[in-house]
Amino acid sequence: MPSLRIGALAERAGTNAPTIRYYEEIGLLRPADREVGGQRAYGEEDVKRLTFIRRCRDFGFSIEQVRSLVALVEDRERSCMEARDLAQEHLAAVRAKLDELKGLERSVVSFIASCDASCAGGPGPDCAILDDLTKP
Amino acid sequence: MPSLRIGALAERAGTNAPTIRYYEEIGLLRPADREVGGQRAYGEEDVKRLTFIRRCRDFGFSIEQVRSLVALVEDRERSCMEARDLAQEHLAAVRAKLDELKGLERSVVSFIASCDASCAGGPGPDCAILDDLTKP
DNA sequence: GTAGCCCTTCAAGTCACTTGAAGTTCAAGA
DNA sequence: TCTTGAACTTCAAGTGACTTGAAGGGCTAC
Repeated sequence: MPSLRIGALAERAGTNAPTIRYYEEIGLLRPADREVGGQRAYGEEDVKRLTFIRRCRDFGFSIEQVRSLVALVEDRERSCMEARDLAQEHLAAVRAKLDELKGLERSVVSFIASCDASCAGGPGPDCAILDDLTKP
Repeated sequence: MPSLRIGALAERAGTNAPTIRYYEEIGLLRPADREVGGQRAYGEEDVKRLTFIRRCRDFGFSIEQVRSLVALVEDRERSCMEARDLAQEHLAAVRAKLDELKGLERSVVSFIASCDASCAGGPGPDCAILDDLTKP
């Protein structure tokens, strides 16, 4: 059975070597087997698990949430619905962030519009917008 | 002239004391004058400046961007359009983040939908979704 | 043998603060 | 005047999720 070194695993799972060592350090990945020279050796199981972790991270799950999800995968006695619930909670957080960011977008757009309207074109010392921002 | 202490300044500007000390430490605020007992003393100028900084931060500008904006405010010889340009760049970043987050929202929604469809209701050991996430 | 890459560990840096510990100063009430 | 308690002081370390750097060891190919 061909064993992978850290760089190969990283490529297969779409991440990088330091991140893998970091995941091992924080206990998200089990400590890797070692080859004679002390280098980490991985197999297909590790590719699966790391791919899972990376996708969860891509989904925006926090490390702690990923830890829960990994536990759910490991322990199949527990309900898949637990994963769903976690995802549901996460969705609420994503949507909150989304709303916040939309508000921010509107603000910045109107900042730019005001700039265009009041300072249009010239390098003048009287910027109404910057003044506004300092008002109480 | 009544001078403010750090807590009062914090309240006036909508932030808090440790943050003000932090801003001073990183050079975003000038070192404060001190009263006899060594406590920081602030005036109206400081309220304006900190308010400006806080609003920029609320707008999602990074500390380094705020540093540039502060410099623009201090040096009125330079164009207000520079501030506009900075804001424009920032808007692009906000929109990129927004798109990313929208994609994420869609993914999580469909994750949940699949969960509902394939594992509906039961605490079973066969979760198609979790399986999917581990595929290469 | 030697070049060049990949690997190892450990430590520190990133961002924008927040939290905690231990001590000092100030304003107000008894 | 004394005391209480809030607000202040400094310095250090913690947060999240890595990234970057230093200093060295191992593997493969020529």
